Amino acid sequence: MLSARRTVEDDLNLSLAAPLETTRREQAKAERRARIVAAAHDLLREVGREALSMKMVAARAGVAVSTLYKLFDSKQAILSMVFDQDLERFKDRLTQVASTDAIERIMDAIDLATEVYRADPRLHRALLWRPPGPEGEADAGLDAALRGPRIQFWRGLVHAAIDGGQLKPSTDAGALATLLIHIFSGAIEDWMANAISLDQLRAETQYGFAVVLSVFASSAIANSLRERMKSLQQSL
Amino acid sequence: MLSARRTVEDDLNLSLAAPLETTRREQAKAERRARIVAAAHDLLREVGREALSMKMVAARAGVAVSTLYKLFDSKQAILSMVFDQDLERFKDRLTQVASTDAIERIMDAIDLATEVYRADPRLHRALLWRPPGPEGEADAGLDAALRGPRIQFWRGLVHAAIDGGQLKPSTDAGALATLLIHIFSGAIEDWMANAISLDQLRAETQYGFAVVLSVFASSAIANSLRERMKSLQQSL
DNA sequence: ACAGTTTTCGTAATGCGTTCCGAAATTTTC
DNA sequence: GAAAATTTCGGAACGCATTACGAAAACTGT
Repeated sequence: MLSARRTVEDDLNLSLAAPLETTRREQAKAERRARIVAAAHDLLREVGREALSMKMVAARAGVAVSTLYKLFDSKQAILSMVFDQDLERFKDRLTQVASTDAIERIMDAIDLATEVYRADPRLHRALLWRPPGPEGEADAGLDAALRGPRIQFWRGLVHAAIDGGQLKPSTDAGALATLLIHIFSGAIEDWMANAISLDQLRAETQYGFAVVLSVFASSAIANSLRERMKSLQQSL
Repeated sequence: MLSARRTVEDDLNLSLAAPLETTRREQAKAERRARIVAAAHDLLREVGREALSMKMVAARAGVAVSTLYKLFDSKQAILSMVFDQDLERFKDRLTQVASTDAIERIMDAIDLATEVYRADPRLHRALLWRPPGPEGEADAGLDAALRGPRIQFWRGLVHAAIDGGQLKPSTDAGALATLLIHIFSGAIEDWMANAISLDQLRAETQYGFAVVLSVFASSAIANSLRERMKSLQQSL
């Protein structure tokens, strides 16, 4: 009747597939959750976010609509799970494509991201779209789950470049990573609004990255970044 | 100082009703439109976007709900009008506060924007929120109305800095303005998600601007920008 | 003042996300 | 296997944005 409230734990268990409780009930629940997320993923690819209704997800996953709300807090919570999966796949792919040079790896990340978006525009348009944040003071755990891994990811790339000597040791990795993310997500915003194409998204982001990185780069690297900057300036 | 009584209706009439028909019918329509936009503006300040319903707007404006849809395409169209008004008021205020130095004026714009947000967080949270863009190829005229003036505005500031000699003549004003906008809107996104405070929003944006502008600045200016950059780095 | 046009009004209807509830099915416990 | 606890199911219900439609009101030209 009154089992402990633990929505946060549930979410954590799901994203990590943690083997906490292996009772039959919990296992079936996890399977349903996985089926729901998979259904949402497939349907997003097929029909996009606008056309995606909870009724459709329920039908595809083979559950009732009310079950969706028993297993997830909201439609957005399901989409966030799809996003998490997609991010993991992205990170895997990047490690396989990564250049040896740390700066090149940062640029590769841009290339890979735009490639991934191109392969499934409807899906990623849906996943990158930001739902309205809560108006109150409370910081949404939902959004934190998106922002956390992202800054972690870019900060890692920046740190690698510092350790590799391409960026000055005095570089503030956190501040730089945040700045890079802002540039990228600002450009993504324009793409999401159909203001620019994917090619423009890549060009504008690489341009911004080249500008910013050139400030923190060791002098030899800085020159090549200025070159890249000038050549990209044409594409804008 | 601002003129004594600059009401919402004045602004709307100023921007919309100039060259068109002055027949009684069109005039009444314009008045209703203005009343609707004013009602939406006030209600956004009072209750925020989440709690704002078309029924509320209609009641406050003294019209029927169906009339809202006769005079505007959608709820978002009304919000866009409120945004336009707000942007005009912002530009007016900026010209009154503006420093003589072009670079300082750019930084002043950040200060003023965050001040304006602070004065009415609910309103500007609602106005800065991006509705889901259309999935099709069509570029939304709605969003273009937002993006157009914005890039125009920043490009103007950048051009002034080039003409004033603070930025190198070789600077690509369009590319730089786009980059600055991306940095700003990327940071705004974080603020809207309650990830950072308004003070952080200002600090992060000024930091990003200082980094980027230092690349294009004449050497004397560049040094002071690096200084500002380093001091801002503490606040992050 | 009158006839014709245009606009508003009120209401019903659609589909959405979300919540609620009782009945049915399933799993756990003994 | 029976009883108890838990979960799903299916449908009703709420408020929302939006559309459709006929009736009423306001404005137009004459």
